[in-house]
Amino acid sequence: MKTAAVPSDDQIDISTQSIRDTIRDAIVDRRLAPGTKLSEADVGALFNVSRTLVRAALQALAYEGLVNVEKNRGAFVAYPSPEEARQIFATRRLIEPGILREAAKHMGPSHLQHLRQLLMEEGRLMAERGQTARRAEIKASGDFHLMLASMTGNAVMQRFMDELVARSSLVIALYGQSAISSCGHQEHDDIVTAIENGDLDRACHLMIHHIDHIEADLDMRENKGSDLREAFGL
Amino acid sequence: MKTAAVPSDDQIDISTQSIRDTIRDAIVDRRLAPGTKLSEADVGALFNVSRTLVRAALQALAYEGLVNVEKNRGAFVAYPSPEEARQIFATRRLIEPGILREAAKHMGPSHLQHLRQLLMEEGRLMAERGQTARRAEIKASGDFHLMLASMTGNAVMQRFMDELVARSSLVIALYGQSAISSCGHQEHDDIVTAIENGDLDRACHLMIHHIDHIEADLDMRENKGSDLREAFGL
DNA sequence: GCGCAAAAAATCGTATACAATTTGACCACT
DNA sequence: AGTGGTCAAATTGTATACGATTTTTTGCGC
Repeated sequence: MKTAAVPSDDQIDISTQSIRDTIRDAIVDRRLAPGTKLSEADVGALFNVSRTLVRAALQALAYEGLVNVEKNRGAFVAYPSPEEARQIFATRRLIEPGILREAAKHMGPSHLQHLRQLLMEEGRLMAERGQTARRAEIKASGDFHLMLASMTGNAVMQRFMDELVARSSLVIALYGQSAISSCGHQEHDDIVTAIENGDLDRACHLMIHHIDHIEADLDMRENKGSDLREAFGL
Repeated sequence: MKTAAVPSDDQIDISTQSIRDTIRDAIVDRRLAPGTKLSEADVGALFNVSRTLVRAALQALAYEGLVNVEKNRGAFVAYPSPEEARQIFATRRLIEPGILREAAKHMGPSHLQHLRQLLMEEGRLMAERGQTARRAEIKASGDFHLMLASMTGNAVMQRFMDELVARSSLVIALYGQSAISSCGHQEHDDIVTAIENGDLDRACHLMIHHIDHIEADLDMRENKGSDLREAFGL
């Protein structure tokens, strides 16, 4: 029963932050289905820590919008409503063009190379098959936007984008149709090209359309989503 | 002892959220000076709760950027560096025009009236003297921006603006020179007028200049601010 | 067999207890 | 007097304990 054989016999001091990051990765990668209950005792048992640390991690995740905590009932992996999803993408449309311009200001040749490198990795993943590859693809797609944010040198914007990308990943995993990401990759490429050419207006234009396309590919009909599924126990 | 009859004698169930809000108000109003240590035991004693709840509140505030938590040392009221301050205002310049346009989309006559009402209250406070009035003035000035955010109907933007306004208030309290706010009030008024006239371009323009003016009024020389003072035990 | 009430179990909310780390003081020593 | 080191006090980090609330189960009457 205590077969924790894999990483090493005993765990090596897992702190609140690691717990939070691990759970977040699991949520964003959709290894944890939306609506799943995250019992404090269960999670604590998995990480071999007390409920105290688990609670702290769950509260932080609640602040990021990745889990919902209901008083006296527990924490659940967030199940973003279509309305929430729209708000998330509306916010991205609002701030990402600005981030793009700000990032471009501070961008040098090495930064552009990093972006190209990321795109290559993204393309490589796209070619592969299987759920693992698809998860990595979604993740890489988000990393492109995060890298732009990091290039602004603005920690506040970076944190906002962290949250937006994480929640977007959750939404895409929930409502996404699938074939879309290929388009997304090409659009990332076009955006970088526009930046390289110094045509920021075009880059922003492309960025907005890119976000539009991501959102347009979602199938946010309620049946797939809201209460029914959760009511049936998963 | 169980006479919960009157809500005054004993405390009336102070939850984590109330603690967080109370501390935040105190920070934003600058009743708690930046750099002040927030000892878990002391705060807990003040609210008559255990350290558990205080810790939760402090962690949440740390996430909002209003307190810094240093491992094994404790929580301190944030002391935003000039660099942080610039990033905060850069972020506001980036998103507030968008919020303005988004809010204008959903705005009806009643919304405009609410804005006007807020401005009147702001003007009334401006006329008064004393530190209390000045605090209320800073708060009211922030409320204007928050009300615009709430009018977008977008909870994500609203949360972002909550954080930005709170941190801005802290920065203004720290580095602000004083006489400025009068200008700010007039600028708020002009923005509303532009919205009423349907001239959104002008409103956005005014908004950006307004944020510029707020930032320009700050005196962010390091001596007043960063490490020295904190190093000297305050 | 079905529905409902009451008890039992499970889970969360909060407080307290104990371990680990930091901070400050005191004292010996150069 | 100044410096370094060790110990004590205070503070945070984490776990555990206990009460409150919710959920499930049980048992009874119909």
